[in-house]
Amino acid sequence: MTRWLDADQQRAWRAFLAASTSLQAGLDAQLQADAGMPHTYYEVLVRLSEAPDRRLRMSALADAAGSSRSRLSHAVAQLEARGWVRREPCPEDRRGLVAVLTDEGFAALERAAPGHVEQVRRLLIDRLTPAQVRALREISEAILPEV
Amino acid sequence: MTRWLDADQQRAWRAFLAASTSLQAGLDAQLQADAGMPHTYYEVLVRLSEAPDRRLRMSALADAAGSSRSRLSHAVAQLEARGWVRREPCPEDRRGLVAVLTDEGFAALERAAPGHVEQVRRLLIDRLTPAQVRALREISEAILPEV
DNA sequence: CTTGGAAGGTTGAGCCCTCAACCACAGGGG
DNA sequence: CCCCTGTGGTTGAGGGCTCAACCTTCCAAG
Repeated sequence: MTRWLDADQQRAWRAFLAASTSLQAGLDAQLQADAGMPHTYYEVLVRLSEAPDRRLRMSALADAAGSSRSRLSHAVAQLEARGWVRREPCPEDRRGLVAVLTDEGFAALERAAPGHVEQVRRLLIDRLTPAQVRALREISEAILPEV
Repeated sequence: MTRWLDADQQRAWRAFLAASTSLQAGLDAQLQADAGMPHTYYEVLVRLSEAPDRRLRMSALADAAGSSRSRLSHAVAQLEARGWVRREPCPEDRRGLVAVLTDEGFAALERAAPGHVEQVRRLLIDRLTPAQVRALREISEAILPEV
């Protein structure tokens, strides 16, 4: 009844699982140690920094950062307490809120970025050939939810 | 100074990150909903079930399941409380402990497995061509820590 | 022997996340 | 105009993970 995985699929799946968890762990540890924040918070800051005026509706930010609304809510509360993000009411929808990256938040991101990129290279990019990097992108995009 | 990522690398990295977190989330949600355990616990049961006599030293189990010792310790405590795993002293090293999968634990694993495999197919394997599955394995093995 | 460091494993505090319940507002149909 | 359903966002409880401190046992060097 169940369509089990064959040997190749099994091996690919296990290797992918191991690689992705070890990578996530390595990134989280580095950011936590060097910048005092988890990788998910870093991602929030990055997406905000790339948005026009460094501001984004909470729900748009959640989508951009690949976060649930609830998770983002907790995260932004934390980041706001550090003075890295501010929440403002949204003019055109009174239910909404806009998250704004503060100058302190931008500075914190600038401080954290080099070490993070270095780690991404060490753990991922520098271990792959350019062709593998391309293949990884295609495969990853195929895996991504329906769009 | 910092070697930033170029556009291709950036895109590959972000796609990979998004794919692996969404996959992990999907697996965790399915197992939590259908089997009442997180994916990491499932992995512990799997590795135990594959070991000779369904028993493994704690540290060996931690390595096999890709878990820190501390994490495994907490996990096994939980699994023991459910009656799925038992801890026995290790004959040849009085510091050590051996984790043993109980019959109930094995049964729980058998119940959980089909839904889990189905999910792995839906979210990963069935979205890739056989060639991509092979490529994914090679890439993942290249990413894995030093060996 | 004895001693000192290393390895096996556990523990508890604190943090982050999930899940479900919840409040406030939006906006179209009776 | 008034529901009534859907959307935006928050909250708190509960659970899993990390980190550092800790205890026990091993083992090798003196």
